Amino acid sequence: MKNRLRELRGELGWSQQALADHLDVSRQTVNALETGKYDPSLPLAFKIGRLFELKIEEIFDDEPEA
Amino acid sequence: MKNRLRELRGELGWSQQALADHLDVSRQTVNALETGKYDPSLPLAFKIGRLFELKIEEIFDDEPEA
DNA sequence: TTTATATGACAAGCACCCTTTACATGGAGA
DNA sequence: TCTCCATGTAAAGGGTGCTTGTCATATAAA
Repeated sequence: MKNRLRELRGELGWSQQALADHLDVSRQTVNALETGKYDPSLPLAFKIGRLFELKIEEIFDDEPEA
Repeated sequence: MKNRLRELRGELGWSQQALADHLDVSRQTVNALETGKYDPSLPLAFKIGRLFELKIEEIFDDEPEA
């Protein structure tokens, strides 16, 4: 599933470590999400949505493009 | 995490099996979600949202109640 | 050059998501 | 009663989410 994590993190000028701290996950988890290794759990997706003040659907794209 | 699956399924008058078929998961998975055994994966949460035409946040409640 | 920060990646381990198979119960209807 | 459907639950197994620890590389600064 595609996501806008890297883009959103960039807007804040945060490092992966800083984002990880705010989400209470490891830096490796943030890195894995950004590089598309796997999708977050639903609770983590909620945390991400709250942090960026966006709906989950505005951050993650479940539909394979076109 | 709380969810409105049983309520939404009830509105359609569907059995757990019927909902499971529409979501491409097993009946046991639907039952586990409704009885709060575990949360769905993010892709399954997206499927559920699309099926009911609701945002994920309108179906699942991440916040422990007040 | 040396040091520090940022990122990418890998492995091992644990817990969770979802499966299939199976069994038990309750209600509706023949 | 007998049968069927709906629901709840359990166990075993595979795949995934997340952890800690570690290593490698690149960039920037002193």
